[in-house]
Amino acid sequence: MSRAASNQNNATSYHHGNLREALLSAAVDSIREQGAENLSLRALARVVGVSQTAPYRHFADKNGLLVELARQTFDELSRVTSERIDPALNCADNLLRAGEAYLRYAIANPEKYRLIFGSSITQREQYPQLQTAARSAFNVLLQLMAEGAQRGEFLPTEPMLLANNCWSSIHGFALLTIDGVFARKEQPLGFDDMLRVHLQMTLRAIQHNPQHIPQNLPDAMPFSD
Amino acid sequence: MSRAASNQNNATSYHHGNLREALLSAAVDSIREQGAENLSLRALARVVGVSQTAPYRHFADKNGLLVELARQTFDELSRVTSERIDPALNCADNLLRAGEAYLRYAIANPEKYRLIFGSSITQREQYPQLQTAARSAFNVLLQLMAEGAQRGEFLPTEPMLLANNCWSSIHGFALLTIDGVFARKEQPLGFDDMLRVHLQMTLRAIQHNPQHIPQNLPDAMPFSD
DNA sequence: AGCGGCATGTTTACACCGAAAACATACTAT
DNA sequence: ATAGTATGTTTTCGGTGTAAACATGCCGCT
Repeated sequence: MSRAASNQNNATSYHHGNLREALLSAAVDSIREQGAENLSLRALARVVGVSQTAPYRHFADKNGLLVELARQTFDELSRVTSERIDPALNCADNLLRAGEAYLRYAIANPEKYRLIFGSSITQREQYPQLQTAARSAFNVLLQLMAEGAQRGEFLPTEPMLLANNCWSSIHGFALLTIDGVFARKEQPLGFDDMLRVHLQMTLRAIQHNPQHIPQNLPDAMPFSD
Repeated sequence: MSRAASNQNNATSYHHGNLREALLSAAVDSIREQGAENLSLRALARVVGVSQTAPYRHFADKNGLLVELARQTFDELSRVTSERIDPALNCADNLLRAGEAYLRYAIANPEKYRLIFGSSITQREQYPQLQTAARSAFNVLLQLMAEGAQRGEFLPTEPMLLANNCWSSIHGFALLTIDGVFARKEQPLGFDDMLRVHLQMTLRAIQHNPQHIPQNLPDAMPFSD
């Protein structure tokens, strides 16, 4: 390990040694507390104990730092979902498992999730590594759809169409949850059950023969007319 | 009509006469071009031809202006969806019709749609009129779910659970489309067909007996293994 | 060992922003 | 006519992104 890389911000040294990583770490904390919209490079520099323009030695601009965070987030999403896919199980179960992992990651890291989809990052198309990471995360789902269609578990059509539908449903649920739109006290189920019901409905949308209704499904309230 | 309200920004007059409306209109243009993140009250004031602090006579702060725009957007969403609901039709068809109207509005007004869900607006819970407008839009869907469940078209459960699922699916599709995540050239269908397929799958998720597969559904590609 | 280049950090500067405070204007009701 | 108030302006403050010029010290080459 080089001397520079191991330098833990020795206050007496001119060079920080870990500035890039320190900035990324401080940025995660910042967006977790105040959102990506309110990220300030100068504030980050202050936290890390460095001059206000030092970050520009490691990132072209503020957007560049956000892009790097987004790339990491896509990679983490790829990991948590693909980890839950077990070739020994059928595709329906794998979708439920990976979907739950995706949702739990998104809800546990709301600001990072919003970062990769919201409009905080401008000109995302100009960052090929970001595109690649996003593509990679989507491929986990696409692969599963292709296999499910081939095995007759899912509707016999283009895997892309199945994936679009599943992703939309899960992505929408993640964002509505993160945004606090599901008024918590009016929900007939606790959040864990609600999440599982949603995934089972999402599965029904693309199943070839959705013969049974979801588990955990409460009856309608008796006076709901 | 009052004299003041009809004053069309007479350049010689001290008072603008229509400043509030002029600012809202300029704001719509601005967020359509640069996104809500980059909205600048000072720039708005310049466009309208007024001093940089004049907007503060009509909005408590920048957030207040965004809240008003968001409220209008929720109202427009309520209108375009409820307009397409016809009591003479069954609930499944009404869901497809209202869903399509919702998606077309969102996609035609991407920045306004992002505004009402993204994190551009802070402390939304502190604006009761915004909450009311959002609630109102959601009720269009909730009402439809309740009727569909009662008539046996949809799964016999809490309308709230059905609504959560539908909304997630449609909301997610809207955002992924707006964000340009559906790589256009890799899609097996044109956008209109893709939209309709998605809505039919969304319907399947909550239908009691989804006996037939969606229309417009292309076969899987022959060599897709 | 010494030295030169280059990555890294600092200082300074500029233009922009949101917003508070004090002031100016002119419409409206009495 | 005039007082009160809604509306607009001027001034000012602290904050921001980022460009340019400068300082430091690590690393590889001789």
